[in-house]
Amino acid sequence: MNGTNRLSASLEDYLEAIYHSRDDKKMARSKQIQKRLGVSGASVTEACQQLREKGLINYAPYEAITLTPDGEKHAQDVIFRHETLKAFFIEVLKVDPTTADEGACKMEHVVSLTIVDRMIKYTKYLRLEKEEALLAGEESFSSFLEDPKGD
Amino acid sequence: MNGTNRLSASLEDYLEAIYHSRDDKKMARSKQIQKRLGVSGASVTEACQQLREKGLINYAPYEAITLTPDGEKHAQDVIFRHETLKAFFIEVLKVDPTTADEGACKMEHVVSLTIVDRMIKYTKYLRLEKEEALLAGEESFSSFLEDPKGD
DNA sequence: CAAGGAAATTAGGAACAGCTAAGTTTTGCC
DNA sequence: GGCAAAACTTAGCTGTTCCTAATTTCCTTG
Repeated sequence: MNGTNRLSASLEDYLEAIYHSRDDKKMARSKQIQKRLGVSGASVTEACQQLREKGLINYAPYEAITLTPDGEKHAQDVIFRHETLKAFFIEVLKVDPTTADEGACKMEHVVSLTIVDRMIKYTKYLRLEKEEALLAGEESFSSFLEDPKGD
Repeated sequence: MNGTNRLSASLEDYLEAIYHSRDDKKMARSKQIQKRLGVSGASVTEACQQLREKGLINYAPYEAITLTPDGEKHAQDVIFRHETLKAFFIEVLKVDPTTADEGACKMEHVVSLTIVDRMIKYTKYLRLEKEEALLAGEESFSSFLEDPKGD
């Protein structure tokens, strides 16, 4: 029945939080999600009910939460977008890790596949160039921040 | 009273639509905004009431809509973010204009100042490098899409 | 094993953002 | 000038996402 539905930004955040809050038995507790997202317990309950309805988590009142195979897949997808954005911001745009992570958190919900794909390719490309530059003994590679025009 | 409030993504979209829908007398009509955003007339009315309360537009029932100085400033700010993102996606990531514009539409509401700033600097830097490469008669500059590693 | 506290849920409410349907105002044309 | 169509607003509803307060369940520990 489910699977055709696109998740809201909010539900993606919950799914991501569940993924990261799991213990060694792959189980997550409401309290952890609550703390991680900075929301009330009532909000966590509500979100879990929705995620369960969509078949993404196993959830029963007062019990631990686990991801279904579908849920795991979706969570990894969101996290992949997050990591791609973050790496791009840090490695290409030279943004500090905290700002990069905050930016990735917001953009991961709206960025398109095409753009994610290009960011991956670009990041890879830059890593390669950097490596080559190092081997060639070059200095101050990719110094776009210094802005030679002064503008 | 107002001015401290941050606008929602939705209200930013309306403000942007108003800006772009204005005629030669700097006036916009509800119908135009409705068409541009693909929403109902009722939604436009509601959004306009909110924007008026925030002091961003001049609005009275059945009359044309104009931007206040504050509204104009905010609209230009959103549009600036949009244009920066779009140019970056096209010029740096080599995304096609349509996808770039769609991506910018969504991200403009969540992108941080720092990231916008770095994108501007990076785009400028690339333009400069490209120019230099042209003068030097180089070919296939910035060919990251070809993926020499084949992945 | 019972009590107390922690964890979680339910109930009820607010803000936001959209819709349809019905009513009002404006306009444009005969 | 008047009337119909278009533009616009109002009223009322839906769905999301969050909250606080009150209650229920679970678990720990004496």
